[in-house]
Amino acid sequence: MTEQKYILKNQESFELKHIFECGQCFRWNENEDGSYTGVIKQGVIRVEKKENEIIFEGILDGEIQEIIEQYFDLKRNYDKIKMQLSNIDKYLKNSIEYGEGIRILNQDLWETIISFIISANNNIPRIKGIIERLSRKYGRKVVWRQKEYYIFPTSEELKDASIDDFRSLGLGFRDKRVYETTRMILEKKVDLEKLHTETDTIKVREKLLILSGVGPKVADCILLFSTLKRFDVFPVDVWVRRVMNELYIKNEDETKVSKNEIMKLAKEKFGDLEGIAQQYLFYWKREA
DNA sequence: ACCCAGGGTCGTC
DNA sequence: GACGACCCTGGG
Repeated sequence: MTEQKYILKNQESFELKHIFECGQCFRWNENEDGSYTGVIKQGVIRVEKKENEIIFEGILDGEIQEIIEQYFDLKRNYDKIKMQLSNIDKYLKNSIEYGEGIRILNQDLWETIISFIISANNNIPRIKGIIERLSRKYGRKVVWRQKEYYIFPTSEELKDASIDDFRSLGLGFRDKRVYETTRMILEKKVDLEKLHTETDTIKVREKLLILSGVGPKVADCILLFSTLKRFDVFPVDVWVRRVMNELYIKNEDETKVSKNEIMKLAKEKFGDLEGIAQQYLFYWKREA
């Protein structure tokens, strides 16, 4: 691991708050000076935005520029995407203005799978706490600037953890799901390497659904927020149901709006960019 | 004190 | 296909 620094200049569509508070990640925390520090597979990174500069520094396995470009999806043209989506209607235009600096991260697939299994019927502070404790107990320790950080444990590092071990970390009823999914991945019942080479989103989704604790919503989050990076999915949770009903469906009782109806509408309206449209709408509804 | 909801999934009917 | 159960925690 080496300490490294990288500066990005004149980068459009990059706001720390928008990126880290739109619900896609759980291991980035704001510092007192407004910068953020996060733990990813390759190490620890601190990000700061100063005028037209974005400064990355940290201790990493691998070359920092390469890691940043991949993780923050820097090769993708978000201006073009936002333009296309803004033309669809005023609601989308408005929510994009609100979260104009969002980028959809390329997070480690294994970590994203376990994190979103933990997210089921849970709230964000608690999800973050569970993931932190899990990493502290089983993950690799990294010390940077006199502070300790813990990398998210690999499947190998969770090999000997029991259901009760997970329960004692506060996972609740998700203990069995994390345990079983870890086994299935270790045994390559679902081969994560192969998922990356499969082109058909429907097929990748089917494979993810085999995993314990992975239903339609969690599968879609994994497809969108991990290195699988599919935008032709539309995770429907309570917030998305709320915002879609409020803007388009206008049912008196939002709980009566079916998930299929929402997903069908999203595909019609947003097409193959529905995943990223979901993030702008989600962020706007939760923050505004 | 009490209730409710939170980026849902699973088992059962 | 619908329906309730499920750990736990923070907020009203």
